Amino acid sequence: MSNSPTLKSPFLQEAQARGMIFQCTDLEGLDEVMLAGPITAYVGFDPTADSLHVGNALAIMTLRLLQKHGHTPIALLGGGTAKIGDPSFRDEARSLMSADTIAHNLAGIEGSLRQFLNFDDGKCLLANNAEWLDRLSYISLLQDVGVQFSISRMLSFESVKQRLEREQGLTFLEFNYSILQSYDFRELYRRHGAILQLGGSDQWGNIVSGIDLGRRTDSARLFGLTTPLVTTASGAKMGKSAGGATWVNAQKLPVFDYWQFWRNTEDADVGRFLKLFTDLPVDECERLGALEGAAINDAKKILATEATAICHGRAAAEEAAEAARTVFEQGAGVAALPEKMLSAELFTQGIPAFKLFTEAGLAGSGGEARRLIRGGGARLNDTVIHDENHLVTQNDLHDGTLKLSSGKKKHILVRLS
RNA sequence: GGAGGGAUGCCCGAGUGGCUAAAGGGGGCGGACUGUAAAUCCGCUGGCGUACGCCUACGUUGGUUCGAAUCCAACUCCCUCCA
Repeated sequence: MSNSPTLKSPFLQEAQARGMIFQCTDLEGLDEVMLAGPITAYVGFDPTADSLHVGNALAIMTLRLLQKHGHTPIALLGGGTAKIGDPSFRDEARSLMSADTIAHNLAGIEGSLRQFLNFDDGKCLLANNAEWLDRLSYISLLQDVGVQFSISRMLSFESVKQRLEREQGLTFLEFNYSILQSYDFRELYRRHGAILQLGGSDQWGNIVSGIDLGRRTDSARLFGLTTPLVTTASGAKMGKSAGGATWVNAQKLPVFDYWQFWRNTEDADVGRFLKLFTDLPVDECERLGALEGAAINDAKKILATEATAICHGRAAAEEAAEAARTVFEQGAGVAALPEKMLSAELFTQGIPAFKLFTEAGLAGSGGEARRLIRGGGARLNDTVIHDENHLVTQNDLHDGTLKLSSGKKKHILVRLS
């Protein structure tokens, strides 16, 4: 990253103060344009799953920040590009998704976006590139866009170079992804006057290609801004929560677990994450992040509640915070833990403990549940279970519920139906 | 189209006839220590079963053999070089 110039536009000032800016094609130029008036900017989301996850959170936060400063963000769904698959920095081609899967994922991701962004009154636009990409005809695309791309240039991009160097092969299909993303940028420029594309640092090559295309065919002055790849202080890619990806969809990951994900942030990341993933003022984030020792736990709770509120709403976030407080700070609390309904019939004869853990979703298989119990990590109503075949009956219910724990952090309340 | 190389468990990667559910590492999960952190240390890590056990697994399908991830054949896919 170049030495940061003094920025004047409020959006860029804040984005920079929050550590959201990794690279920009022309930071001073963009600053001038954004100072002159509201602009339209976009970020693309490929429907590779039916929900967004924390890995996408930073992109969403940039859209929110745009909205906050009066600019118009566009969330672009990659319904068309999903049929190709972005090869950037990937080792292998993704297997192609069926039309049904794509449609399903698009709906899920749209839902995810609505959790974070206000789409009322055109404050944020939603587009789907299938709308224009599906209609393209090959010859005219080649004539229109193909002539503007240089193969040697495309090959020189780090994102594809790596793939080729690893001798993984790159099909012509995937190779075209970049061209279609470029086409998107120009299309959004034409339709909505979008002049800025934001994205993760892995998108740099694709973004720059789009800017070139717009300049060559439309004499457009377009900009690109990338966000840093967020890793934890100990170097791991951020995003894993108990048992998998940290989904934004409450059906896929309970709010309690989403809150826990943030609560378990490493000390060294607290300040940085507060700035990136909450709306708290920058100096407040820095103050909280500077706390040391056990005191920083308070900052982590604030981070968790604030970040969760942005995703799931303030009330749900407070509820998760309260549930965590009773569970972790008062010991046995049976507060608003994630619940699981199980048939009462399972308990009439008594159900072996390992089976119950599997049914409740705390273990992926019987064997896994057995191992959990053998390892001493399984608890029933806060009592460690040692016998994997221990029969659990209705007598183990308290107030109609039964608390199961896997390790110290994963808890589930079982209710009978 | 031709020549050569490759395909092993979630991932990487050993293994070239029995001792292989398959070394080692990563990741994941549990435990200890802590502050619901990091680092470190320990254990576990195909499925099903109360269990002696059964089933599935080394690209696919056949074959050789008492016995194959390991040998043979065909096929599929990938990579490299040539056309």
